[in-house]
Amino acid sequence: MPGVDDGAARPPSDQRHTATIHDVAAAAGVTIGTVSKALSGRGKLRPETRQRVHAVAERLSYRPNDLAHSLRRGRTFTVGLLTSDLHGRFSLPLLAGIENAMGEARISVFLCNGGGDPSRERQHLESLLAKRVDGLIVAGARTDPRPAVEVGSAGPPVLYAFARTADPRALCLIPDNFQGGRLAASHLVAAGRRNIAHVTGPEEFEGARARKAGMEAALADHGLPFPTSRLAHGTWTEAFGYLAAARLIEADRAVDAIFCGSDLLARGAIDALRERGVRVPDDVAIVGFDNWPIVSATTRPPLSTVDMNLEALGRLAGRYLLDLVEGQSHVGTLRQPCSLVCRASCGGKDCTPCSETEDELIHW
Amino acid sequence: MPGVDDGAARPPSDQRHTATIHDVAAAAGVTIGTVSKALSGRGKLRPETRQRVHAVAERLSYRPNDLAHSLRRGRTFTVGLLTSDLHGRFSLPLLAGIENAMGEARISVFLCNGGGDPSRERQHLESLLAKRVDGLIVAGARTDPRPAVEVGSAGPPVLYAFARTADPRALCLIPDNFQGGRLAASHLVAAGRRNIAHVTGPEEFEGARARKAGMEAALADHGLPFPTSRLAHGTWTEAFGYLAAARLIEADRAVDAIFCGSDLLARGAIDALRERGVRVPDDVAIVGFDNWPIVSATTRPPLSTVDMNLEALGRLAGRYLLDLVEGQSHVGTLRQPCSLVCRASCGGKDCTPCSETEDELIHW
DNA sequence: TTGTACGCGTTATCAG
DNA sequence: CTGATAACGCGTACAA
Repeated sequence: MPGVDDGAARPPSDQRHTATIHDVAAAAGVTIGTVSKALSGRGKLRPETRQRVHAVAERLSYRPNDLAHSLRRGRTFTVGLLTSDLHGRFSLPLLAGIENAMGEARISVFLCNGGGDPSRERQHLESLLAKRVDGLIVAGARTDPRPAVEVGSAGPPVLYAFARTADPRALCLIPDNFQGGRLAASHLVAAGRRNIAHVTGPEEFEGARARKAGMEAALADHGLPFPTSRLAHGTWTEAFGYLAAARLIEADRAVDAIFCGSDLLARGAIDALRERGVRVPDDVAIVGFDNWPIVSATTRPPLSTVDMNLEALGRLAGRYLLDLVEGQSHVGTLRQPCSLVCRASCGGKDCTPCSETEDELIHW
Repeated sequence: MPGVDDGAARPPSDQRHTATIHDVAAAAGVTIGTVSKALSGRGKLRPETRQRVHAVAERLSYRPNDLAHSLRRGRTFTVGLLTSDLHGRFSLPLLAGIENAMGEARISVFLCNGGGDPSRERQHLESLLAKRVDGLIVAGARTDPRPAVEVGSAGPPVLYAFARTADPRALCLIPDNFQGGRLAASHLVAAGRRNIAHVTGPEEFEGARARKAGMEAALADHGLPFPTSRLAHGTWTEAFGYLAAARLIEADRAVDAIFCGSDLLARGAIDALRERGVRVPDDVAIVGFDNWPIVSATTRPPLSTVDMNLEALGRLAGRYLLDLVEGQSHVGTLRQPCSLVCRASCGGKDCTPCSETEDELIHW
């Protein structure tokens, strides 16, 4: 009969030995089966025993080994997030949303940054698959189709968030750029603007095209013109925003609003206007896109801008991935609505300017 | 005698069954031991057998299960990176450097973002420990001591990167803010400036104090004065940079340079100067701190700024962590040197302005 | 109510 | 050269 054994069988002298269920059992004078039941609370056993086991586990700072647990369960309660953007501008809000959705299911999320390098991405993918993640979210930074991630027929379910792939059997969640563009333009129209220009990124970006199309639709709704002379495609840079706005305003003094395809572009545009004595929003209203607080909230005047609700997108991605993991099947491309954050640059009178303290900015 | 068996014992009909070493063995007509040796290349066996096993493994797209492997090896070849900054401004460069150092050792890095919330951080920590990571890097965004991360006596080694803790037995790697401040100031002096002001963050930040002290040391070296009237502590915001520079320049027209404690502050300062007709760098030179490309490269004129070399810091952290994992012991706080990135705002004649294309900016 | 034994997928050791 | 077998730590039927 084993009886009470204070664990001398295991080497307690080994400082770097993590306590196992055996150690707890030995120290509590029971067997591992009892410990398992006591800690998981599943089986029926005497309260006294349960309490004793708990106390011992606490004392030894016992922590169940997830590897063994996962091996047995056939699930790891872990999902991978494979990203490409170096700066985390999009991944981090997405991550926050995903974790939010996953947290309740006690699933942890591991972020791996491929940095846009296919070979690094492949390497991370291999590693995640070898670790048997229960699911995979591929996050990008643009809505143009990207190569599909190959996980094989036995691989975990994959979901694309703020990314898209051509495979029709894939599930992709992206912001609704068309609706975002429409939202921005109709807001400007509602604020009384009639001659609206558009400064945006390269035409190769599906996002840029969709935002422009949304704007055109809004203008068409109101019977407003949109001559090509008021459209400027360029790089996604502040420098281009500056240049384009300067040219626009000098060529066409009737312009009373500019919808910019990104906050950075908007910032450049505002600078150009201010240097030319054009008041924002009095003379020309500006609406940006992204709501990147570090840019939009610190511009003077603070930028009114379209928010893609990335955290909500992430939360949704998390919930869908849970479904996929459970065996449900979802396919297709889902577009999530954008919203408008009104600060000061759009000149809307009914806009309640945000008086957020923007805490994050204070401490970096 | 087992002989050739095409794996009928295992359910090949199960679409979602990942191939195990048993499947490979059965399909190749050998036993698991042989497969293990063939794939790991460790044991001695007939080339023909080895090749056949490899072919079968390939065909079944067999991928060794890291969970089982880790359980057996007692190591997971995985380290955790526990961060606090929501925006990834500091974590992501660090992560890149860490991965760089770890990649060669075929160790993967998992990033968990605590978002500054202690309870979330604790939760992530528990999860990482349960997954038996081989090591842990705690990354912060400031050099003031933070609470130590408790992993228990049997826990993995912990290293603090761009973060510090009071525990004298901890290993902390931080940028050398003093040297950075000294570097900025002496560069301005070398460029001929004599009346240098300083606009920086809250005095509670050890980083702000150290940068200021470094600047003072540089000025003292050259016998230059630094009256308190030329020092402005405030929030780490562009708005404060604007305000402080405006006040400074109006109160003291002799000022011919401002060293700013962050790029955001510098950007605000430049705006204030330009609006008052003060030319940068001709009348007043500016040097920032951080080299956050999205800010420093897009400011007009492009910002000369101190770079904390976060990626190098991350690489070093990775190498040190590998040492710790191997059982070596390192303690203390190591300060890594900063470098100066000369663009245009410092007005140094010998500075080779960077003509980096700043590719990242083009595509967001 | 408590203890025993098996299997999850590996690797390593030891026989054959 | 190759095959069988014991761990690694856990959960859980099943036996006592």
